[in-house]
Amino acid sequence: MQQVAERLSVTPMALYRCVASKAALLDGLVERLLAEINPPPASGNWREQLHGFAEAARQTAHRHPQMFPLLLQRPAVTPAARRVRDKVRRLLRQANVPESQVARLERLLSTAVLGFTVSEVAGRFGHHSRPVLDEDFAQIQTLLTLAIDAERARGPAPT
Amino acid sequence: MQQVAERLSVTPMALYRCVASKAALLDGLVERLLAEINPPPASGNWREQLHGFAEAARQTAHRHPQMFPLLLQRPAVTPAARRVRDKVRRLLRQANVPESQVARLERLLSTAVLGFTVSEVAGRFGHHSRPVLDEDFAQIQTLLTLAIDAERARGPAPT
DNA sequence: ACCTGAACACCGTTCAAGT
DNA sequence: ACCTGAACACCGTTCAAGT
Repeated sequence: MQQVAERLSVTPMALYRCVASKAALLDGLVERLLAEINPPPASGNWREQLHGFAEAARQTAHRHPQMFPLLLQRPAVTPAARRVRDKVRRLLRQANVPESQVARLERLLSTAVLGFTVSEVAGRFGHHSRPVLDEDFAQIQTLLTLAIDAERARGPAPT
Repeated sequence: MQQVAERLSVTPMALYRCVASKAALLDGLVERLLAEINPPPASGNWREQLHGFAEAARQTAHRHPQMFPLLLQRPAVTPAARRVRDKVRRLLRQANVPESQVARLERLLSTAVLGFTVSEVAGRFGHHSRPVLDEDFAQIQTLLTLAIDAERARGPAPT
């Protein structure tokens, strides 16, 4: 609060005209964060687009290492959060994942990606070099591809 | 600090006799947390033991929802952290995972398990029922089993 | 040796008062 | 309408002083 106020050349108390509390301000920042994860629209097939999401999430984490861990703390109920989540779900349907598994699989993907990226910016991998982490992230994406293909196999016949 | 001091019927300043700073106190708590993750020793084959680790991690998270997210913030360099990590690595070697992939695979497993469990206790899944989360966690473990088997296939011939 | 009081530099927040 | 001063209830930390 104090630092935001100073950046605006205003006393901390003046902020309460614009925002209900510190928590509300953080909620707003999380919205901005989520909006940044949305990758360049509709380039390539669903595999490439999901890859784009994963990369966009990681880059956003690196741009905002202090804020990014907040994503683990709030359910995806705000507009921006729903947009990201629903876009991933649509891609999974496009991949012929059975409807009954779409929501669960989306949670699995986002959990793995967030788990890694938050670990990275929060400090758990502090002692690992960048190339090692790049390779780790690539391997996670390979594994997630495996998970998607496993659900596709049980899904409806591809058109 | 103030709350710890009150619990000890002492002023906050007295704590600095026993601990260098608040960060050092948190480091100590993280050690205790990690010690709690160690599952009942050596029951069953490596598959069952890895399953035991995952379950123990989740139960520890549920017992200490406020502290558990700290695990994402520190590298596994302390004694207790090394113990857990090395035990998982030993199990992977037992499963014939090639030595070159043991460390990376251990990171993948712990990242997935921590990513889910921290999401759970930090609030990201706040709106989901317990059975749904149980099923999610089971599916993550199934996926991780897939990842391990994929590495085993590329490893040395089983004895 | 162990603890405390006073002090410093921070927080988020409220509310009456100012312009 | 918009901002501020004063105030309240909190933080972590240091250090000289007490026992």
